[in-house]
Amino acid sequence: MKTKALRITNPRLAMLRVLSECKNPISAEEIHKLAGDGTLDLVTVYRNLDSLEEAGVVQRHPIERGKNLYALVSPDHHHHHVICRRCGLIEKLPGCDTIKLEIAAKNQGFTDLTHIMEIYGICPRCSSNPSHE
Amino acid sequence: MKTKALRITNPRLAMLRVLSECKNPISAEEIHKLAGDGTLDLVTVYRNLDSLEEAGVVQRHPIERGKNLYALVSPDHHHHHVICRRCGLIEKLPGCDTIKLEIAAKNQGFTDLTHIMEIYGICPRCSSNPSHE
DNA sequence: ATGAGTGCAAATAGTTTGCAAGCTG
DNA sequence: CAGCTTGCAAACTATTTGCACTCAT
Repeated sequence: MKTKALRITNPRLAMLRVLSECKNPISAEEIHKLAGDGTLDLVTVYRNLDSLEEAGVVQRHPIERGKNLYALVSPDHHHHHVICRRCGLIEKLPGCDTIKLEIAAKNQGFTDLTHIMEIYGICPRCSSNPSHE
Repeated sequence: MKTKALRITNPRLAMLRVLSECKNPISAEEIHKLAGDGTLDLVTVYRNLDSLEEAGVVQRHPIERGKNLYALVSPDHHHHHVICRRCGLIEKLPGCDTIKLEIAAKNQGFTDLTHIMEIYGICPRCSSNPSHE
């Protein structure tokens, strides 16, 4: 799992444990809270999220302005999510369609392609419940 | 252009002018700088980006951690971009493939769908130039 | 032993909120 | 005139940086 010259350390193991236990993307803050045996620093979480993202182990999901969630890259199949604009509910979507666009990007000479993508909407519960929080 | 009960004010006109002159997405800060005849406040830019995004006039493009760029929604065709991870170069990509995913989301009961998506890579110039800044 | 990784403290960057005053419809 | 908008000041949140120390290799 750590094939990219990344050292195996307690903070990293803790983070990966937390990430592997969450089926939905979570924030750095949450990782810190959950993995935190008290000694793990939030700064370390951020730094490791960087390295792990670069190593292709985690995937970043930008949500609302200035926030990001992280999740392990699904070993089997890459996917994305729908996020409810009102209540924040996150659901998985099957597969990913971006191949065409990546090919277009490759044709423009870009290499080493990755992408981020999120779909937003109003979830069933929220749309049936007119309370506009 | 402002069909959604949004008032026509100088700040908004200035912002729309700037946005319409930029073919690539730009940041709130840049809009502020460019539209700023000195009186326009950055806060107003943010507030109007919110209203305009909600009104469907502008589109938000989340890039690196915690940053967002904005662009007018192309009246003709919706599209996305490739962004060079190294130098930040942004290029347009033709069209958008997300329909399948949006259908999947709709099937899960979500309504009012929108999405964000960006592709990252290394641009031709950067990959031929090994200086790893 | 040596440098990647960590914790702590402090700094940034981007964005949001409260409130009184201004301007649009 | 009423209420959407704005400016200003200040608060926040998420993230980054510097530095000395530690631990994996």
